[in-house]
Amino acid sequence: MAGRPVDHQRRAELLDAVVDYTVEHGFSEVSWRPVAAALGVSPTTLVHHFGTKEQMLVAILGRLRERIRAATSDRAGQQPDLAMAARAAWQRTSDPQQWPEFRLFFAVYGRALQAPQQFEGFLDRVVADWMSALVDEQGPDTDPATATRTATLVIATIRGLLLDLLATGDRDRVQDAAESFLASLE
Amino acid sequence: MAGRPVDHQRRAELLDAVVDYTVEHGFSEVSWRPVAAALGVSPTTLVHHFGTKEQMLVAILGRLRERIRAATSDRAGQQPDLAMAARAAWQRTSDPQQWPEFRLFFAVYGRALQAPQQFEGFLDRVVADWMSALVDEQGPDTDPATATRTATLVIATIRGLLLDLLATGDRDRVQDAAESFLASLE
DNA sequence: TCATTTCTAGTACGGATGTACAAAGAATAA
DNA sequence: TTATTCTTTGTACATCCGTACTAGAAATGA
Repeated sequence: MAGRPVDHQRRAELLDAVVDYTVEHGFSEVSWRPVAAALGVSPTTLVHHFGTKEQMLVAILGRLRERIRAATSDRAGQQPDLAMAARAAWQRTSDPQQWPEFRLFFAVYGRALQAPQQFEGFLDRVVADWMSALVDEQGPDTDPATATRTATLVIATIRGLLLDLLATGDRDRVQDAAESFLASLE
Repeated sequence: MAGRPVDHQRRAELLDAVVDYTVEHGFSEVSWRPVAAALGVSPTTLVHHFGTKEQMLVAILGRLRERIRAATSDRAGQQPDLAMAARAAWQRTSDPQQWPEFRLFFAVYGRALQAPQQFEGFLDRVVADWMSALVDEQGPDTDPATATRTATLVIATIRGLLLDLLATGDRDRVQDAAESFLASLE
């Protein structure tokens, strides 16, 4: 038994580059040849590492999820209370440097809504990921029903405001509304 | 000077059928041949009425906008106050019968965020359409800055909750959060 | 009637797409 | 070394795409 070992790191490098391309050019523009050309490799190389195109798209989603989580999760993993956590989350999501990634996020979100079977895991996690963290952040003293209600509202409001921000670019107006909402949590 | 007159009604019929197809099969699945086959016409017929594919997509967006507006706008065109207007808007948007249309709406929204030049008019209007109506609804007595802030928050929250609802289908949880938000407006 | 314009359909062409296949180079274990 | 497996590349094929072109049918005004 022998043979060249599988190069997992190579796949990770390629995937990161592919996600960069997708963030820049759009989710609907992903196809073997243009991506491969941008990366300086042959299309066959991508096929070898990712299998089918659909599997590659799923891999992109997974990596995107990690990136967004890394960019928006709490540094130490915990905040004193929900209001602070929500404020920290908004502060990070409203950073223009993250906008390209969020544009891709919403592009995938919209597409997943019209092709649920293709991106099943995405829709399952898109709310649940944040929900559990935000519920925990409210502590064991908070009524579970209230905690869930508040967490749902925080997720929805932040995402709705982000949608507005990405579409209009009107930072002043959206930030003003965000401040109003965050203040209501305290 | 003579000739067969242009049949605008025919174009409107086709457009409605095309929007039906798009709502059902997804925005990214729109191409001449499958759509034409589903409508029982030749692809050339669609090309004749809509010009290029991009022009057809723009036409779809316009018709979708009319549909959503017709389904969610106030019956008599006015409500006593913002809280009632927001409640009425949420009641109509959370109706499962409208979900397919909203799925398409968010699919286009996400795509427009990654191809702004292609759907320029969409992003310009996607917030402004509701904004003016919601500001007006607060009456002339309300401070303009406050009215804008509140309107921004109403739009963002309703859309964020709708995103959650479409992704998870968890009506109870989302409705509970919506009630909480709507109550805070009174 | 006849000329003119629209509507519909058929055909064809260049290009892009996903993917299968074969071949060559590189890295491991025996 | 040899055998084996992974990596990369080039080629090829069937399919789909948008769209241009042609031609006939239908509907109008002169």
